[in-house]
Amino acid sequence: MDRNSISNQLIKNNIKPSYARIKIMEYLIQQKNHPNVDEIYTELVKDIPTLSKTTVYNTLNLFNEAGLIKVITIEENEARFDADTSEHGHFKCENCNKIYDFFVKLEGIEISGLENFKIRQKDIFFKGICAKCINYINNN
Amino acid sequence: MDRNSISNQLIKNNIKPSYARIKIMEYLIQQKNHPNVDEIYTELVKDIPTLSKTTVYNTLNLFNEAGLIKVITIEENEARFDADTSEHGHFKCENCNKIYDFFVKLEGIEISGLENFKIRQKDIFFKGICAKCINYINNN
DNA sequence: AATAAAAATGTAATTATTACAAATATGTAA
DNA sequence: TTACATATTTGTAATAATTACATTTTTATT
Repeated sequence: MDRNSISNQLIKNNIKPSYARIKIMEYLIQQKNHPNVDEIYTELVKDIPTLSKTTVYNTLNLFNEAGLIKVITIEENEARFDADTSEHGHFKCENCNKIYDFFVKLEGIEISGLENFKIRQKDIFFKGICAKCINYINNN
Repeated sequence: MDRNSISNQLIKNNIKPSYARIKIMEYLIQQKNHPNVDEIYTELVKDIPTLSKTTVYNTLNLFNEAGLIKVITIEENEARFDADTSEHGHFKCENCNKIYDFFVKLEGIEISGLENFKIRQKDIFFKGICAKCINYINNN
């Protein structure tokens, strides 16, 4: 997704495509690394020296309210962000702290207790040890 | 679960069953209301006037590390706690902010991308509007 | 160029959580 | 019981993520 289509996507959602907004969305789309606010800020301030953290917060909140991104609350102390709003789960490795995406098919899943509830968002968070870390631990 | 069996459960997990610890666990088991730290503290300080919030934090961390409770990170700003460690999902109503338990059968769910990963914990968080609030909104 | 509206900025405030040292309580051996 | 070591609790201060808000800057339009 290039800057032009990002710009169009923002306009479609009634968000004016300012430079900072485009860069933040571009970063989320390109990196796919589920960054926290600090990582986004630290990376982008290299390109936009006047960027402030408040702008990052404002922008992410704006994107979230528009449904353009998802807030990942898999960590207990900070929010992470994901521009991929399609259905997928997140796995946090408790050894290396990396967050992985995984495919999960929720359609047809057996659920009860939410009859007549309106479900707007589904978050699937798994935690454990990733394959890389298991491998490393086993060989050391 | 009475205080004696709570006490035994703690001992089994190498946690000395102090008065505060038993009361905190008892509260979690009885209330089942997914309280945050402040709610636990505010309720229990009535019975234990010397209770400090730090003790509540210490105790909950201890319980969590022992696997006796689950930390619910469905909210973006605070942790909630659940003594029910059996497999179930949590639904947060964005209107009344209540957190509901629901039954979910994860066994046999279609997943890929976590081959050779060790999964230790599975959290299912849904958000939306609960039936009560939908009903209320429709009639007003 | 003037103006109005929107966006970005910087600082201060808020709030959940943790760190840590001091005080208190508990259990055990003499 | 008393002395002592250990564990628990407490209170305060520090940390860190997030938000509030007023000011400044940018943008778009006339």
